[in-house]
Amino acid sequence: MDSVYSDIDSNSCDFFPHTDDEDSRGSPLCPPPEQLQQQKKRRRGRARSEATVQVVKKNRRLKANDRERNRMHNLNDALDALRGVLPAFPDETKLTKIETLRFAHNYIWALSETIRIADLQAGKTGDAPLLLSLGEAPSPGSDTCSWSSSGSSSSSSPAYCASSPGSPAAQEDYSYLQQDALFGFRSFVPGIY
DNA sequence: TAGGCCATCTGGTCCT
DNA sequence: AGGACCAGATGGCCTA
Repeated sequence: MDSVYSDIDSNSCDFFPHTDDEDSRGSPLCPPPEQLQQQKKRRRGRARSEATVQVVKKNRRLKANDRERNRMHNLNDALDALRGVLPAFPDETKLTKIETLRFAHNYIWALSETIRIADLQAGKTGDAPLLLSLGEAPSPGSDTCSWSSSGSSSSSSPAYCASSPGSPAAQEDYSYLQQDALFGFRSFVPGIY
């Protein structure tokens, strides 16, 4: 990408004196020896200190760019990890970032509903509730959607569960929950977006 | 070719 | 002061 630094980089020895950040292998930030001598002569000059300020600013900016790049790479790594634990689509198309987040949101909700309904059925039959065996983990879909940004307090689908049926809890067969979360995401549910 | 997605740069703000 | 985080801007790539 072209940036304001494209021009700077092309003749950066006018702009960047050698700093501790740079090694000695011909870095573009390394000025020629003559320039270093001139800089020594002008050490007390006002122009040089202004230039130095600019250099410091630019170096800070470059370092900040680097950190930001790494930060975004870490974020993308986390997204990839999230994609890795989500069910894969049959066509193996990679989920976009927003799709990954929303799919994960719906997937968690669907699993929560699965647990909740299983508990309900266990209650009928007298079996041990599944949630107890799982350590009473809070299930987002089981009580509210307050974990979503919408702050909805209904027991229906969370904010990004537009793909889910209107009243999933009323459905006895909950296998559709997973099916919807897993496979209906892209093709059947444009409302997810 | 328009639109979607993405990577990167950038400046502002907040936190340590 | 410096780093983390965030959102806007920009340009490249890809696809319908």
